[in-house]
Amino acid sequence: MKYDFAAIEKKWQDRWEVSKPYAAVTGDPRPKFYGLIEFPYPSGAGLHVGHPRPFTAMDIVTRKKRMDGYNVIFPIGYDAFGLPTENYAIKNHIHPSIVTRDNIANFTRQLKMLGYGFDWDRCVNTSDPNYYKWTQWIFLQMFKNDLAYKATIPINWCTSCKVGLANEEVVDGVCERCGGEVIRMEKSQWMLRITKYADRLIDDLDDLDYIERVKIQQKNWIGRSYGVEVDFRITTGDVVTVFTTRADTLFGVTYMVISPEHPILDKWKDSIGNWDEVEAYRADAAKKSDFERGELNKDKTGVCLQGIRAVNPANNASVPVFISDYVLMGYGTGCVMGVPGHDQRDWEFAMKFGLPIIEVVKGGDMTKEAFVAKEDGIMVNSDFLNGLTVKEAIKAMNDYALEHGFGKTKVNYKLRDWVFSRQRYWGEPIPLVHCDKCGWVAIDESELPLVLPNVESYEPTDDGESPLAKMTDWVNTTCPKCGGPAIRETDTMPNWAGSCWYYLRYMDPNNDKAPFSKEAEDYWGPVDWYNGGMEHTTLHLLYSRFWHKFLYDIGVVHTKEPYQKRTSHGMILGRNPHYVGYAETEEEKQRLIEHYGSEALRTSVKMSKSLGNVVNPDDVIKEYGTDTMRVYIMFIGDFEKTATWSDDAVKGSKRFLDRCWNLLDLVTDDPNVTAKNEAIIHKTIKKVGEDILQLKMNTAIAALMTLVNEFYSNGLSKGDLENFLMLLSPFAPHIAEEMWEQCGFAEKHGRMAMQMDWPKYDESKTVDAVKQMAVQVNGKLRGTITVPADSADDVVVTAACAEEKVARYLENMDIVKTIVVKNKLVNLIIKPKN
RNA sequence: GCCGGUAUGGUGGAACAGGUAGACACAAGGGACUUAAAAUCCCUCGCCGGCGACGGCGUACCGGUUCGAUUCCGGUUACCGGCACCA
Repeated sequence: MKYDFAAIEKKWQDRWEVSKPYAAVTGDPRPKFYGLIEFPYPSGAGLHVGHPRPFTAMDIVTRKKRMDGYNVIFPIGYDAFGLPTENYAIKNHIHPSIVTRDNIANFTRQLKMLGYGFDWDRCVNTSDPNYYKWTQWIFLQMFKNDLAYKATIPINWCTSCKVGLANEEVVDGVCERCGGEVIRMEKSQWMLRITKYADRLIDDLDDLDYIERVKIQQKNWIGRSYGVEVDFRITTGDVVTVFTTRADTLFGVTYMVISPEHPILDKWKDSIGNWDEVEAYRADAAKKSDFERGELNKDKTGVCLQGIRAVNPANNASVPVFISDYVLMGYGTGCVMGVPGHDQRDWEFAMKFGLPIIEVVKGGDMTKEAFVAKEDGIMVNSDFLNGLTVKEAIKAMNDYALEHGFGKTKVNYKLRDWVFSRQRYWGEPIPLVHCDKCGWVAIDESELPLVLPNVESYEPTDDGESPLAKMTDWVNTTCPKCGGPAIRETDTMPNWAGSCWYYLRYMDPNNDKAPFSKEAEDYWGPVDWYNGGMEHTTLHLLYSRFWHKFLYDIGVVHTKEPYQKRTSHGMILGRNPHYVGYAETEEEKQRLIEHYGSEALRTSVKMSKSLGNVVNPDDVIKEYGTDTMRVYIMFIGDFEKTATWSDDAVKGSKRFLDRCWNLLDLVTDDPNVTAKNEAIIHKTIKKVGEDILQLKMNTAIAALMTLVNEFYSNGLSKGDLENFLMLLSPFAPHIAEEMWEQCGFAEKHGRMAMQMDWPKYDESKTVDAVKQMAVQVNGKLRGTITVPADSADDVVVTAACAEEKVARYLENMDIVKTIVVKNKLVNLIIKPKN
């Protein structure tokens, strides 16, 4: 009988739909395991082949965990608020909620077709009022705990989406979503004080099992640095504070620079001799975006403030004061001390403006570049610091500054507070009202959810107001505090809001009294293993850790961290149609290189509609079946690395499943494991089990292929096949259950293969009785010998010397040394006889 | 520039507490079965030399440690990812 994957897959999916073998039971006495994958954004394009990679991997892990006796929760949901849906809705004049509903239906169909062991009864949708009621509730708790505040700040404004963006959403100076131009714009925005958690977000990483690059990237993004704030007296009588991590270089200060945005400049207007020049520079700087400033960093610009001097508190030297846009208002104090001898930026600035350069750490050539000294550099020209190492000098100067009252230690972060408002329609309404008398007031919790009203038009407005602002009867309300007239906040939350806590909602998804019950959270929390994309490291992953920590602080969750373990998958790329290697002629090659540049040199690129290299999982499943899709996407390569989709290679996975299926014609009725296959079966049980938990699915599948190949050469019994099917089941559950049933194992055990205990292996049976050992002579392989396992060294050496191919090299030679590596190799070191 | 990562056959990739490099696949070639094709099954498949048994060379490049290095150490190059005037 032929392997009819379409019929088999439909049959089992229909059964599972009814019998729900993946239902997670809160409170079950078995140990729990919470496996999580990042829930998808239900785009109109449907599932992409990129999705099944992490989904299948975690599906396999959770299936293995079930077979290991765990009570598993493996949930799924939809992160359904967001701009693409809104843009699509605007273009096609369909309400975003309808678009979302349809897209979710399509995603659900596709995900079910892939046979994942999701507990569908726990499915969540962030745009459902029953869900975002609690997103709003958490926001209100933050507001009440002073973690949400409104501030007028220059924000990143995407001119195309007409929406403000968080720093994390601006990539290379353009909008992460649409690639549109991002400009700076002053706007009043809701902000969340993530910076208050900066230290904990770094320090608590130590106890987590995250892959190292995720930890490093988060630490770098938060960017903690320890330093000192040093007060400089100004001739105007003011004191200006600078931040430095290198207090040791204070004697090398030859000037000071203030950011052009610094408000103190206005105060000095009358004292500055060249105000016109200063004003012009400031106006110029204001026009540039942060990105443009960064791009132009080659050439330092600035203006010296005439009539103003600063006094270095370490040595009372008077130094000039400049403004320059290389100093950012958003970091530190907005002022820096210039130490051109030991900071490259300062050096370039000093060269440009002819400022003196003082060497305070020995060893560099200040005429060529700044000498950025290491911790063990030796101080010179620095009074009481002379002779100390940089490390010692930093400490000494810190103490000195503290003692003399001109400095105090300070920790700074690159992390900024999170811009939390969006001027768009399709997001959670912010549940606050503004009253002229009472200011910003939270709406009563009994009013939640504050439902997104229907509007005539959800088009973004050019003036930067949310479409909700036009809904006057919704906007105008009464103040919950004083009962007077008030207006609602019309900005909505960013699309990241709903995903900050969705893993908690899965624990108790239908609760209408609370975001989730205490019992459910106590039982299921924290997530044991969370897999997701690297691109979310400084976005979703950081944001949700922040929210979780807040929920911990207010006693809503019992763990400090949401996710115990974090892994990350590589992207699936497509064939690059413009690769030069595909060109037939020289001219064609030239054309490709001219046209596409370095892109033409890559064999694979991100899949995109315009390149026509997008692979739709639907098509693959239709042609080869779900199990083949699952096996291939796991076999494609190292899980953490990018991989290129290959239509040819898919066939190999299909061929493997065909070979599995055809074992049915080969299998004998013997219910026992055969002697011939015993060792390889035990080895494979061990290998596959270990590989799954390390996400080495490619080698696990290779081991299964090897086992099947062995079955073909050795023959196999029902006992052999029974073991094999349990191992195959996490990878290809449909074919495994069908074969399981056809062989009568379902009847025999009264259970499906996926419900069996993971087979046990006997370590003693995974080792072979005889070993093939390599024989080297002077480190070169000369032959192999077969000896009983664990043979004594002298036995091995005797056998090695007797081996014909080896013996040839030993004539007229003395063996001066032998090295034996048990069961692996023997190396004979020889030299000519005297 | 800074911080991570990667480099192995025609291709995807295995192996590394240092111990027979190329598992498992894909592609290619040859054969069997077939009227034929598909499917299936069997064989070959790193490079160079040799009819051959064999020999030499091979894990980006240069060097080191070692009986032995794809694996460890130092240096170089290329590519990928992140950050980037963060004081």
